[in-house]
Amino acid sequence: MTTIADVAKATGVSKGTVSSVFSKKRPISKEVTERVLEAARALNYKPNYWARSLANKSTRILGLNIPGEKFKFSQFHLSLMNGVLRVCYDHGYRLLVNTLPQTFLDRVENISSDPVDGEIILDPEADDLRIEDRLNREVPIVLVGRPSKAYDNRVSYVDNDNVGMTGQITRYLLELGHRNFLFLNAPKHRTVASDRELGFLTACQEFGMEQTSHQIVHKPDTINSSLDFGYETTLATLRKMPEISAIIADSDTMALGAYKAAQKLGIQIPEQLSVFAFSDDSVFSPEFTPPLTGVRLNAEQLGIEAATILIEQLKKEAKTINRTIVPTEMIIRSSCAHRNIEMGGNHS
Amino acid sequence: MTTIADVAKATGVSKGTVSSVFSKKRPISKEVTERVLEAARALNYKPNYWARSLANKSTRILGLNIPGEKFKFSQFHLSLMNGVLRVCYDHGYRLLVNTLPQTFLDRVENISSDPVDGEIILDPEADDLRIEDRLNREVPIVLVGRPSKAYDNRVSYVDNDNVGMTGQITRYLLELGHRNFLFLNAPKHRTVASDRELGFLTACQEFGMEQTSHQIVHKPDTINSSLDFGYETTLATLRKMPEISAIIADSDTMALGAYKAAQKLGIQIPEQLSVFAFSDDSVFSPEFTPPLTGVRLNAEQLGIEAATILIEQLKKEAKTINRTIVPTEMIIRSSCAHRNIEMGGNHS
DNA sequence: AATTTTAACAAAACCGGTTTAACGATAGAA
DNA sequence: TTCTATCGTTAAACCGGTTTTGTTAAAATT
Repeated sequence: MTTIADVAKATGVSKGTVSSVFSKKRPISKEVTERVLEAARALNYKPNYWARSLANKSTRILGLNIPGEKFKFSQFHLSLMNGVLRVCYDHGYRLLVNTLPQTFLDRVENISSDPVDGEIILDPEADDLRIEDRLNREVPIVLVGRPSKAYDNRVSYVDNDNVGMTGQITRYLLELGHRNFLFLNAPKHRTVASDRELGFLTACQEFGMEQTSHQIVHKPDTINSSLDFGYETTLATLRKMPEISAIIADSDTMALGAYKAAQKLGIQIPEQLSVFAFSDDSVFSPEFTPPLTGVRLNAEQLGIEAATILIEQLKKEAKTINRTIVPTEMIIRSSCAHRNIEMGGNHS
Repeated sequence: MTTIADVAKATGVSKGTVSSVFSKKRPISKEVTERVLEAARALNYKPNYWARSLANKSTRILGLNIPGEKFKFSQFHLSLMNGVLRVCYDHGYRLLVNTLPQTFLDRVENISSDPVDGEIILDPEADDLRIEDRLNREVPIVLVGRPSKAYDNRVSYVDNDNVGMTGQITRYLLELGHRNFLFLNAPKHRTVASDRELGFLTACQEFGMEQTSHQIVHKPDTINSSLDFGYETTLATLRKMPEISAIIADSDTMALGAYKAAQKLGIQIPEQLSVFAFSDDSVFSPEFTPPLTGVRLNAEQLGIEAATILIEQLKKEAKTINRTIVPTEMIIRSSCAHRNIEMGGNHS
């Protein structure tokens, strides 16, 4: 491998001079610059990224940190990443995707600082160890999603208005006449789960005119497949509580599970059962009959905002705390309908 | 920031000893190991990734290289990346996504080696500069897609059988009675474009029984949006050649453009126009009425194979050339139908 | 003309790790 | 008892860049 020393020797100048030619941080005469670049080209020399990072204490790499075992990117994550990548592209940053399991990272021989200038942290949890760790090591971070109250004023984050949005869709379902809900929620420790739960419960309470009843089930960490979770839970719950006439699902994958369960039970959507999902456009759409009603989370915008804030934070020394809310829109297709009084809920 | 020297001083041992404790590359007594780890914990020390990479000449990072300006990941890329990430996860590699524009990379102050141990190169072109560059610098690479003949025996790659697959779907359409095609193909310089074109033409020729006619249009580099390209091209072509009864689209996005054009022209799919797409499950599915017939490329499997081959290549010194073909499956939904002899093609 | 400033570069120290060579202590072999 | 291995450790060299400091010649100032 060609090093800076080789180029220096070939050109008859010092290492420092070659360095300056490439980094452009110090003026070098036109004549020498030419000769150095010439020699570099001839030797096929390119500065070593890591040596440079070590000396510069900067990598110009952003990290995208996603927790969870055997993780798979969803459509939501894809859009989000597209947003992040666009900002990276504009600002000359590379993106490092880190999905390594904690069991791996905790082994002594793998312990190390992260090779990034800052990190975007996805799906924060109530007691998220990642946050404390980055705060300790003074690694700039931006969360996508709300942190726990303890960190509310210590880290920047980008989020949807989960409480308000869930309230809105709950009212929509209430106005359609639904009173008995199954809420397929995100894993319990995720902050998004409690926000949505809060929005849901508040709307139910405020609506007040009649008693509503509901079953909120959190996806357990032990289950990897949202589809299976949606299917199993819907199946079991509808059998136990046939009065349920509407399902709110955390993701389109879960909703798909609910669809399959309904089919298995011989229940018609939306005539007998309304299904709603927190989701961007679905990957599974060919499988959805009827088309799924849901809410657009604008994942790409979340990614754009997060990356922009992070890069902004890297530029200036002063660490300001930034909170950005990205708006959402309800997308009404045809999986939700008025509760059918006749047969309403009495599937069996 | 705490360095190895701080820990060494605190523990009263040498830097080398601390290094050995963390790298586990040399035996250190249990007693000293304990003391070092204790001090490291107290000082919140973690080995510096860059320094380590520099000394080790290895980063344990794989690169994912995607060309194109203002690039956006498609569903295909998402699935592929999920495959790659799974292998990374299993082998302790991080993934660096590089979509930086060449104009940025070419500026003197940004020239540098890539911070990866090896790279997965997407969407290779006939005369792909990336390949020569990596070969020169001896960076291990695996392509997803076929390289040009010149590199056929010099680089490993993973690909679908584009020629055979396109032949198959062309025969499918021919047997449905279609004779006049519009082929919305990938950009001309991409090798995948010529493979699919070859498969298409060969099938047409072999079928032989009647004359077929077709219009093959390559997506120009100047257009970013596949949707716009599909729309505009379909619109213009169908107006010019109303005898066309089937469209083969390079991606679901292009197919969506074709759908919109058909709608605009008042042409029914599939009664008057069949549409076929090289595509995984679509993101746009809610927009597809009727559901799109296409071919599953198994992008995730492509990713898994590519990453596996690359990591295998990193392990051993001997550089064997590996070629892997990932099978495809036709997914018949309802956007293709028998050519309607009555009105066949005569839209106007 | 003498002095200060500036430009352009060289030499050496440095970034934070790893690795090699050398060494003392202990253990086993001759 | 002496010789040789082995183990655990240290000191110094090294990875490939950047940066600080120092030097010299030319330009600018007084």
